[in-house]
Amino acid sequence: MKDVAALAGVAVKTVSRVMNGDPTVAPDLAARIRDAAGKLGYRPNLTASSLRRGDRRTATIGLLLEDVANPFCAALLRAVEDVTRGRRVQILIGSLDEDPDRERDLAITLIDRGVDGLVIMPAAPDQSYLVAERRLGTRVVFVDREPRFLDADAVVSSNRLGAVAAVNHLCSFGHRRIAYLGDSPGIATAAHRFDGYRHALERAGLDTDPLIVRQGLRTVDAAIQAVTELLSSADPPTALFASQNLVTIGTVKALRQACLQETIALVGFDDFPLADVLVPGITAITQDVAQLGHLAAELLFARLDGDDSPARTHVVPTGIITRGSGEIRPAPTMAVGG
Amino acid sequence: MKDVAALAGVAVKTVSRVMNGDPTVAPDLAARIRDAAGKLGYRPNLTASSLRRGDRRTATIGLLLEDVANPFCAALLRAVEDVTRGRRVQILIGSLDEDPDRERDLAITLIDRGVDGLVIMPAAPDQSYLVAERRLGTRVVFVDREPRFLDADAVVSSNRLGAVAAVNHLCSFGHRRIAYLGDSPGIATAAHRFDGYRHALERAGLDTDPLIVRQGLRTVDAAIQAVTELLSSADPPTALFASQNLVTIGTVKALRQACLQETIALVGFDDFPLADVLVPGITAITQDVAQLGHLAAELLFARLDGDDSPARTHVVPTGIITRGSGEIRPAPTMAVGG
DNA sequence: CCTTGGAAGGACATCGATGTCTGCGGTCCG
DNA sequence: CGGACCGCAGACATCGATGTCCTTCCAAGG
Repeated sequence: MKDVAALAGVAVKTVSRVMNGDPTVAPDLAARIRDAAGKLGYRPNLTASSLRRGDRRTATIGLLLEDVANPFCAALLRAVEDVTRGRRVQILIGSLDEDPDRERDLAITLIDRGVDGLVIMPAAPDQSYLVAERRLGTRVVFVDREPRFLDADAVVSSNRLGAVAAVNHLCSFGHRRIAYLGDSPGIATAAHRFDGYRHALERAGLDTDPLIVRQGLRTVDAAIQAVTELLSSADPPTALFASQNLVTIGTVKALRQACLQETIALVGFDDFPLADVLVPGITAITQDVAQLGHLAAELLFARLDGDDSPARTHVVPTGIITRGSGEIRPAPTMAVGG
Repeated sequence: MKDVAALAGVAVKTVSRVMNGDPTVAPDLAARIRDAAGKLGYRPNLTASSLRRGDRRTATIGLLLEDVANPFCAALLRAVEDVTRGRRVQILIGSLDEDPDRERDLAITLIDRGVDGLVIMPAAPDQSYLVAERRLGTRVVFVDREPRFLDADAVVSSNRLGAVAAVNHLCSFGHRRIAYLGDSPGIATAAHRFDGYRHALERAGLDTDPLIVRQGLRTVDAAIQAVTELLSSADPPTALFASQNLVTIGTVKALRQACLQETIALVGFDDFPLADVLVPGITAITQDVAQLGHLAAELLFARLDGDDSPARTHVVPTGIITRGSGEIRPAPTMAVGG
């Protein structure tokens, strides 16, 4: 900038004025300065600028997801990006891999780097570490899962109702022995879905049988193994409720290995690509991922723009797409008539 | 920092020394300062720090991909992240959507924000706009596609050889009429794959029939339509080579709609989740995405660490997984015996 | 002709942290 | 016993840009 000023024969301040579109600079002078800047390939240093400006805005937000390679997270990232793009805001991204320490580390690191705000899919059981940060001005919005021990905005799917819908759907096709396959109940989302499962069973006058409940499934392979075990147990279920996309995929694979994909009903929570091309198609409880990401980002920007109304949790409704796997009726021979 | 210094009764410079682990500070003084910092909740301002430090290192890199929601890109992002994590470097992410202007805009924006380097899956037909930037110190590595009009490192799959392998595979099962379905030849990757397709046909003594070549397919729906048209044409192909994952998925859907999935052979370039669960399983030319991302990131860091050897293009070999769809033989009735 | 006012541009301090240089007190050696 | 040297800490300048305040200059009015 100094060089530009020298070449144009003016003071640095004047160059600064031109760069910021200050109208008090005479047009011809401004042109001369712009010319000099072009000749020297001058480019303003945003770091220095944001340091001097009081506002501390860096036009950057942080986005912490469970694993960016997971299709659900990738879609979420994309939805957030679509919002930030319009505001010329950039995204710093990080995967947490369900590691609480990593959540904390990354959140603090990003805040230290001066992000204006954070969108977090939390992995830790406790977000109180953010209390101090928020007081210092960083805005935080949670997505997919609500925060704990922190009063902040969140955008989540109607996990409980979605699970209830899944179970009701299976019940309506005559199932009375429905297994639950899901992630660790330590994850809020999984807990809500399990809660919905139990609640729906109860409303249908059925008991929750711990023998056909498998939690803590985190990978496709873990799901395959759990389902395989269930299928070969003494009193196997006639229907399966898989409460997460990777678990659903593992379940599909296990059913095929056992050639039971036309015999045992399956409803998965969260849709995935090609679910419609499989035979039978996979009936799924769908989340509006784009809406989740969109809302989370908009909410964050609203906060950054000064909205200081009380924190809220926004619930995005789930839907259901029937494709065949969820409409299989229990085999007559299975009906022992308990 | 000033406040910390005041509370500890020392000069700011001494606080700075302690924060940077300078061993020349007496241990008890250091402890007192750390204590004061803790009490005040002091957190160093990395922005100011990187401004003052000569090196201009922000420990941030930019990653520009076609679309972060695409599984290929998401996997690439994850692979890059796995490398940066070990170095405590953060990633600024952006989707280009095959828009040349957007590539340029985002690249410049990120450089202005002071990223140390960029990993780019280029969308533009010309990267010469980066010449000046590189002279100013920004390191750039390209992934998946080579840059044009810029001498820089790149990491790509063996696209041409992969396509050759796909066609050879189909030929070895007796196919002589193999359709090509792919993205716009303006995209380097697509061009190489098409080139491999033509080359392999030629080696097999076959002509490239423009009637069964469909390029410019960018979405699943476009692929579905193209395949549907091909299948109902006067002289339909007996085998299909889909040169990109979204195109492959569209092709699978179109074949199923026509109930020809057991009749027409299909080999897809780039594997995708559930390709093994479909019936028949989809035979795929596989890319080592993790390796692509890993190498690109390592290469970038090598450059940042001072490696100034001549720019190279690293080629990551492709593989093939046979699952059924690529091993279907042409229907005897189709063999007109040309 | 002097005053006044507003427009235009410059000098200086400042954001937060760190490189450089200096100064102080003490130790070690000849 | 004096000087060289070292460990330690502070004053000051600096990174690049901008907020604040001030000066200059010119035109219009009295």
